[in-house]
Amino acid sequence: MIECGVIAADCYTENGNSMLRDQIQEIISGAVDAAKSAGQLPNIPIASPAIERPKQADHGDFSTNIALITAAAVKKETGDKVNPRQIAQAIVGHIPVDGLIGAVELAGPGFINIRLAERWLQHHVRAIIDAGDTFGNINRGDGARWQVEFVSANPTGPLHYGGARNAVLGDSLASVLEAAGYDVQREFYVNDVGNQLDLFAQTLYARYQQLYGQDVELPQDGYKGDYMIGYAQQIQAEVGESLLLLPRHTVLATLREKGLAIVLADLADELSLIGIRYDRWFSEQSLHDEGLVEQLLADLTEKGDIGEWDGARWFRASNYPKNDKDEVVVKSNGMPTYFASDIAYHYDKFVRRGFDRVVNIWAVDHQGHVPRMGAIMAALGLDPDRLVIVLYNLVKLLRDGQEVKMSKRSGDFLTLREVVEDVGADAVRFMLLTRGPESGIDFDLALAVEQKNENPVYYVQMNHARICSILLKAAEEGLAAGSAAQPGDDDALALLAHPTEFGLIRKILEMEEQIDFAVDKLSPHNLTHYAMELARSFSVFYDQCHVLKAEPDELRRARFLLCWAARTALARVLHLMGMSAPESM
RNA sequence: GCGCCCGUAGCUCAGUGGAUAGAGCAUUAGCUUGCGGAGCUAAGGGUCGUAGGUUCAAAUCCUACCGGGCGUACCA
Repeated sequence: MIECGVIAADCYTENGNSMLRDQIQEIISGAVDAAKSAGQLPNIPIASPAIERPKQADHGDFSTNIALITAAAVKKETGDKVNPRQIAQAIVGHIPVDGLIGAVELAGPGFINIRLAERWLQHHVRAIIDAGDTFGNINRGDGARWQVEFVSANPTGPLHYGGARNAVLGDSLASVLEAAGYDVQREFYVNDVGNQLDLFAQTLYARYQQLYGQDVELPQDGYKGDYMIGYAQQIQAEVGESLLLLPRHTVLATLREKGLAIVLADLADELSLIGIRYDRWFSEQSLHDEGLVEQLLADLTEKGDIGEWDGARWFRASNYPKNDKDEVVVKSNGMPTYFASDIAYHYDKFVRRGFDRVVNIWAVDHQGHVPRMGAIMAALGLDPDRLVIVLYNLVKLLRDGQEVKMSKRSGDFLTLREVVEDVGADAVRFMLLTRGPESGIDFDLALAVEQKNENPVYYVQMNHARICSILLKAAEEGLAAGSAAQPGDDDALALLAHPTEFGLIRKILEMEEQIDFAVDKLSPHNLTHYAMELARSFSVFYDQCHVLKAEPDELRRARFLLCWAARTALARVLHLMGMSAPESM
């Protein structure tokens, strides 16, 4: 569902530190080279090894299958059968145990397990605190300019709950990309062209007339939701009855414009309820107004990509890979299609604005449009890989176990605003973010309200608040200096020794890998699981290790710093997911 | 028909070709007179839809089938 070849070309941060996992990888590579030089390994090319996080704690912090891969490569190259454990032994002998690495073990069929040095873990608490709200950032993107276009719902009414999933996905993905070093722009494409908006204006007109007691019916297929009455009232408040006497076409033009402004304000307001704001709202109409659509159609016609038959103008998409049919760009009635705008829109994104990559978040019912987007890219002479479509599955609304079809036109739909009012913004975001995009969601509002206190987001936030409470109390009682480095801190941190203390530090250190993983998948849903694990790691530590009453003073200081680090990490992951990190609740 | 996606614990879902498949909720049994119990510990619960194949190694990759969702417009 995601066509994308994102490659971590460069994971180094400005100060020269790379991701922990990459540091391990470099050490392994170094050991392999050394083993080759010493004649202990045959000098054949070896695919880059996987550096993994073992599922079981007693397998260490990292493990690598390089010996298993190498054995297979040797067999393929020379026909000789080699014992992977022998190869592993040769490599292990060249892995330096100092600084970062505390222990190296050979295990199972030939895995090499690596344990981080306790001393390194203890002292890394300081680095976590100092990173603050940039903790976990990686430099994978190296400043590449990416755009995430999401929601882009028809501007004809409030956002329904399915659109909320799009919003949460897009916004959190954008945040994660920023954390991974990309320069990200959030964009909402406003479809202010076409007959949906005409119908919207006509409905608005009818509602407006009804406010003055006129017996007018809504247009057929018009927008039947009550919210249209509210919009009409806003118009009424602004212009009074002045529109009643004007000719119909004038009124419709006015209502189109004023109605659009009202809807966009409504959408922006609604999205702000879950903490989302856009860098740009891009008007489809503007592409027509400035003649870009027309110009590109002319260019593509000259190039032979557009032809005319059956009374319409067609884009020869079938000339491009993965496309088996052509697409209409200008209908036989002379009206350009949405697809024609898309050509201009993507030209604007890539050629004019120069985004290195654009990610569009689409509901899965638009999947049929994916191939032709590739054809647009190719026709414009652009690398299709620069456009990535993330498809997410639909949210099915249930009432009393029965499916309710959501439709703006029928007026029977649950809005984001309603859900946020009943369930809460953070809980809504968490719920929508927990699952992968390809997973379908059945949503029952009554059930969600009933279960809102069981939402794991409160567990995460409660642990954040709990830490804040400890830190506050420590300050009040004068038990610890602030988070700034103190002379004795190094010795103090070296006192951290309890398994739950190390467990917490280790869990916090996974942050950068979680961010990297979310970028790999172009989906941040792993962060919800990570946030729960992080909260649990703290909770377990809290249960086992007293902070304020810890003796001696140095240990209390060390645990105070560890709490600060945990708070830093919890706040960071909550913010990446677009949720609040409350100091009390 | 063809194309894409999904099928994992009672329910909702994670799971990067690796070692003993996990979490939340629910259930059961303990703990808690300690910095926030919205907590902690433990237990039960699985033919990873089915059948083949590739591999030293498959929930993961390939093929077929079964079941479900979506798509297949001069709509967006």
